Amino acid sequence: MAEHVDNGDTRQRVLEAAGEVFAEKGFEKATIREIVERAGANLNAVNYYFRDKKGLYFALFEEANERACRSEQDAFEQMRALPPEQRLRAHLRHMFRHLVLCRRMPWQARLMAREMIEPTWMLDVLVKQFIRPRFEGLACIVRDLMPAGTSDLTVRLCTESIVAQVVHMAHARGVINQLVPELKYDADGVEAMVEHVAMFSLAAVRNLASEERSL
Amino acid sequence: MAEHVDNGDTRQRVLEAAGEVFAEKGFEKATIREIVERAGANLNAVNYYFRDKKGLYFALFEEANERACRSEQDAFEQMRALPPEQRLRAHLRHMFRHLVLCRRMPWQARLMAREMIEPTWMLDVLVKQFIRPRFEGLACIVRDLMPAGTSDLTVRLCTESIVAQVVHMAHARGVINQLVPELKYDADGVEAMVEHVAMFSLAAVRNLASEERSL
DNA sequence: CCGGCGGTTAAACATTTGTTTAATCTGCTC
DNA sequence: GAGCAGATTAAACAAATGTTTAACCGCCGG
Repeated sequence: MAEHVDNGDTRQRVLEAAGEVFAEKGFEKATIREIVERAGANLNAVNYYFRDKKGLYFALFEEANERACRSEQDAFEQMRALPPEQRLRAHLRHMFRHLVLCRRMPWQARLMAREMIEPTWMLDVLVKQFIRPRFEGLACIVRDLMPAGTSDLTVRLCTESIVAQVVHMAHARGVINQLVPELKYDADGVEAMVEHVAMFSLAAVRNLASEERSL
Repeated sequence: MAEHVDNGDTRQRVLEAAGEVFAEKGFEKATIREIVERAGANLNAVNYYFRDKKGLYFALFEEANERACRSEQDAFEQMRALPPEQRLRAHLRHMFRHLVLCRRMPWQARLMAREMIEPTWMLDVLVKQFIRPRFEGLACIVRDLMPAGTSDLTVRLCTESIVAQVVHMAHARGVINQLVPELKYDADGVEAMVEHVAMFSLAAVRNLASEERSL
């Protein structure tokens, strides 16, 4: 009687609202009621379209994963021919832009951060589907940057060190703003982050062998 | 009538049980009922001694913060005389042990991680009281490791890169377990983390200048 | 002895929240 | 227009959980 919007896109609206709310509140604290309210839908919409709260969460990840994969497809194509140093920079730039700027889906990054702090049952599928492919891609670049005989474990550890810098700088914004106030979280700031992490990490992986020797 | 323990240490028992439960479940998912059950206390104990659940949480934080500060006092005293390389290692070891092992309070890391995503009024005091002092201490070591003329901004960025590795490895355990399964989260694993981060970061800060030149 | 007082217990309360059920509406087909 | 299927709404339900209230117990000073 009241409104009965019926634009036929209720499912999609719920999905988008869920993205925002889950990112802001986390899985536990996010409530179905707030999601459907933001979506302008009825309380039952979630259970109707996604069976239950978990189903909604899962559907959200699937959709985000699809979209991210498409957006990366061509970005990675262009990198393939570059020398590893440039490829590392391009990779870093892509990650930082996606995590720091990206007004399109600001909730994706936060969702991941959340899963790391408070892992839900989703973490396994998240790693398998989303994180590992990107990790392996970066690991290939790192391997190309290091001496021929470098062990696989060392390569993966170094890759993790690089990922760590990106993830931390992107999501510890509140702290870094106070500790390194010169670092702004805008387009120029992202470029500065890329430069720093690239230089720091290149210096590290290139000279790690000699560091080991001098032990 | 049933038991009426009345050992007079109910408050302390609740505090310790709360540490365990908060660490295992996180703030939201931890329930007062489970805490008091483990403590062998009554449901009302939390509200009686700490006003409410938040009060208990913050009391726990204050107590842990005090304890951590005391435990660092002498640890840092011993480092002062060491050469910067050894001091970095000692610092890293201290951080990793505190974040990864240390059954007492792994929940501190969680509180911080949460504050970074969802800053509340706690973040400012947390940075001022807890994070910044440690950051500055590490920055001093980094400065000693780098060439004389290195800019302050560069030193702080490098410090942040080191912090990033520690924080990330400590709190993305669920992901790293799958990406670098060789890295165990026990005493030996911590030693391996210290070694890797030390080598990676030493190679980085020592050779950053030459990396800049070769740009 | 006893009256209060801090600590403890037990029960009730209020609220939130995910889920289910049934009613209502819309658009389409026959 | 009748009817049906899917979509949407509204209301009820059940469980969990933080909080509050009141009763209970042991002790100690008067």
